[in-house]
Parts: sequence; C-alpha cells; structure tokens
Amino acid sequence: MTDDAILLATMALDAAQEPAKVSAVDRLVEQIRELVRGRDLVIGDALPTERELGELFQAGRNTVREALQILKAYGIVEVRPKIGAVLSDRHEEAVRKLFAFQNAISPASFLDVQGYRRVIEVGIGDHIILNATGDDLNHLDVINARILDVQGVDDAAHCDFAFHEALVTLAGNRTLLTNYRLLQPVITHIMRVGKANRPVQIDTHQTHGEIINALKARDRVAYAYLLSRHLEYGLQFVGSENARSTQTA
Amino acid sequence: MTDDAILLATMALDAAQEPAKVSAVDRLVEQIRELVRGRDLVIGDALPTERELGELFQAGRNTVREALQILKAYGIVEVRPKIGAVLSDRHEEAVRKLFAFQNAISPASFLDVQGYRRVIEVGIGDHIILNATGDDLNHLDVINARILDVQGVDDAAHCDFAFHEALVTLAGNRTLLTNYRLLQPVITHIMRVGKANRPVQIDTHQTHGEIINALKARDRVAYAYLLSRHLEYGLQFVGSENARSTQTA
DNA sequence: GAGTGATTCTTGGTCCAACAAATAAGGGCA
DNA sequence: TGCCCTTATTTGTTGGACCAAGAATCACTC
Repeated sequence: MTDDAILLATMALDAAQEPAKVSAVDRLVEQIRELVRGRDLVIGDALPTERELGELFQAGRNTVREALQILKAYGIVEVRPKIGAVLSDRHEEAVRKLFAFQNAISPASFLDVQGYRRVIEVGIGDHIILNATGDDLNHLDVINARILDVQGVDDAAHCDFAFHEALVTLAGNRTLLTNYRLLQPVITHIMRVGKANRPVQIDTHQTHGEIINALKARDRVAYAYLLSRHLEYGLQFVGSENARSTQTA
Repeated sequence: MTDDAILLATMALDAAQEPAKVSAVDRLVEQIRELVRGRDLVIGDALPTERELGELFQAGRNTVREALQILKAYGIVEVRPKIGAVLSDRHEEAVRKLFAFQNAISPASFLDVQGYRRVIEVGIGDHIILNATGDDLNHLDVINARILDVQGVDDAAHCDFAFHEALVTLAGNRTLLTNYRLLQPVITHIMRVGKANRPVQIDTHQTHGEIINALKARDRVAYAYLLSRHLEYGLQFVGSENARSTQTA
C-alpha cells in the first residue's frame, strides 16, 4: 500500500494546480470534500443539510446546491429527497457515463472499439495461460452458460459482455479492468446491434466455449486466433448497420 | 420500480417527450444538449443566455444554472461572465480529471499501471511494424530527441510520456489512444519518481532509440523485449523510492 | 401498552427578486 | 483614427418563498 500512498499524495498535488479564479461554487466543492475527509465519513453517511452547509460555509443555499450538483455529477454524492446528500460509490459509474457522453459527441467507430478490444483481450492471453487456475477457467464456463438462459437482446448483450469482462478480470490487472469497463456502454451497444440483426446466442456460447477450451489447453495461438475471429465476426453485422467505420484496427 | 413507472407516466403527460429524467435539472441538461445538436453548434459557439434558456425551456434561472454546472463539470461548456455558456472541447480533460479523482480514492499500484502499459504497448507492436511508414518512425526520433534538451524532472517526464504517447498513436486506434491518455497523470508521476532518484535522460533516450530501431528493422520480438525491459527498468526505481519513503514516513 | 392513522415538521426541488462583479458595446473626445 | 469612459447586459451569489414528499411525532383506538 506504499505505492498507493505516494500515488495518492501526488494526485492531490496534481489536482491543486489552480491558483486564481476561485468561484464560490468551486470553493464549496472543495470545502465539502474536505468536510468529508475530515469527518472520516464513509459510503452511505449523510452530509449536513443544504441549509446547514450554507450556514457552515457562509454561502447561500443555491450556491450549495450548485456545488452539490457538481459533486453529484462526479459520482461522490447522491442526493435523496428528505434525507439529503449521502456519500456514494458511484464514481466509476460516473466516469463511464462521462466517457459515453464524450463518445456521443465524437463517436468512435465500431471498428475502432473492436480493435481496442483485440489488443487488450489478445494481449492478456499469455498471462491467463500462465496464471489462470482450473477453477478460474471453469468459472468462465459458468458465466458463458448464462447466455443460453436469457431471451432479450439486451440481456444477451449483457451476458456477452460479462463473459469478456470475466476474461479481462483474469488478467489480474485492476487498471486494465477499469479501462475495459469504461467502454461497457459502447461495447454492449455494439453487441446489441450485432444480436439485433440475428439472434446468435447459441453461436456466441459456442465460440466462447472454444475460447475457454483454448485457454484450458494452454494454447496461446489458438486463443489469439479464436478471439480475433470472434471479434471480427461481430463486425460484419455492425458494419452493415453503421457505415461510419473508417478507422483501421 | 413501480414508482419510476408512475413518475415516467406523469412526465410523459407533462412533457410528452421520451423518458426524460425525473428532475427538471436533468431534463434541462438533455434539452440543452438537444439544442446544441439541433442548431449544429460547434466549439466556441455561444449558447443563449441563462434567462433565455429559462424562458425557452420554461425553467427558472437557478435551475438553468444547475444544469449548466453539470454541463460544465462534464466539460462540454465553459461559462464566461457577460458572454454566457460557450461550447468547449474540454470533455476529454474532464474525463481525465474525473478518472484521476477516482484513482485518488482507490489508487492502483505502480506495478499495476506498468502492467497495463505493457499489454498495450507490446500489443500494438504488430500493427506498427506492419503499417508504420518510415516517416512515422522518424517522427518518433524527433520526439525522442526532445528529452535531451529539457532540464527539470517534470519536463523530462512529459517528454518521456510524449514518446510513449506517440508510440500508441501509431496504432491508429482512437479508442486505444484515448484510454492510454486517461492514465497520463499516473504515468507521468511514475516517470517523475523514477527520474527523481537519478537523472536518466540519456539512458531513456538511448532505450527509446533502441525501441525505434527495432521498429525500423520490423523486428517484433526485439520490440517486445526491449519495451518490456524498458517498463520493468523504471519499476526498480519506484520500488526503491517507495522503500525510502516508507522509512522517512 | 401496542398498533395505526392523522398531523406536523423537516428537507430537497424549483422559482423569483435583488444586488454585486465583470465585461462587451457604444459613445464621446482629442 | 484611436483611446477612454460610460452604459447596458450578463453571469455570480444570496436570501426568501412556496411546494411536494417523506420522516417524525402525536393522538386515538383496541
């Protein structure tokens, strides 16, 4: 945890590089964060009421509300009527939402995302083959089986993503997993489009199974081949749907 | 979720629009986004004033302001006094900031980040070797040369990152590049710590040069080896820094 | 005394009015 | 023309008002 301590300290330094231009709202955001840190509040604890915060920091309630809106957008608090603002653990979700927001403005092509996935999922093959236990791989089977039980396109897409997410989890790298999860909305959307054209739960389950078998056989070449083909397979369907794909993977 | 259904129904009666959020602020956020899309506004264009937005969407100015605070936190508008809200291109920066914020709460270890970088940077080797032109690789030389001209640790770290960023850029995948850039604060910090112990601009330049030469020779094995060693090389210094820091603390 | 229903009170959600600060815009002047 | 000053507009901030929803309290009944 020494790494984390240092990282934490410097991140704080990086964040505090805005000398001038302090609006009351920004000041309040920082003060509320300090309040949270100072009181050692944990997820689920409630902050003072808006009126109390205003009195505490000498600010109007509207100003407090604007600060809370920012904190809410950042996913650190969740404000419930009558209860007030409570500390939330939705920051990862907030990052995902913001990321999708950005993609909605300047959308990356499907091909682009699939290319990213290929680099990641193929790249972790070696680590999985060298380190994954039999139980790990059997767990993949369990997750893969779920796709046979669902009906709607949305659920199927979520099951599909859950499998790939489990795959990435086996890489044992938190940064990698966090980054991969960032693309969850985009990836599931790609899957939805693919599955909408033609329900392929059985095919997907089959292909996932082959990928798992390649891992069980510790065959890195087969794994990379099957995975690449799997990702490209979905592409031919989204290709007809979305003609915006210009990037090369 | 029955409450949501009821609320949704009333919203439909009220606004006759698609499932807008239950809050007027969230509704405004969406309406302003639609306004931007509908008018084909580009970066730098100004939105209507707060009062005009309020009149346009039947909302009070404070409500408009709360919506603008969210949009501002999301990095898609910037509010300037007297001018009003203008469209901004800071959304990527906003994502990075929020991502760093998340890391400050649950920080990943250095080893974790370096492992992520290894997967990415090694994984794109094949694509670079197959697709990069001579000019592309010469451009890497240009960027690499800059590290010899700088003095401070911070500048050296930024140059170092710029090289790796240029490397990832050659993968020609926007999603990949965006994700890599997300870790810029963390990565540059790792570099700062490494270079603080011992100024190694010349060594770094040398190693980067070897990596470029491997790419020029289209030698993927050498590229993967040199890059892996390069990333591990930095690790030993951050390791000693951690130990030293623990003793002092 | 326990349970239950009505009432009160607190709190967030929204809006308005007012003032301060900042600044773009326009007019006056050399 | 070019510069400076005034003015008007707009954001920044605050306080207050009201509403709706839900928690808390109290009164009533069994």
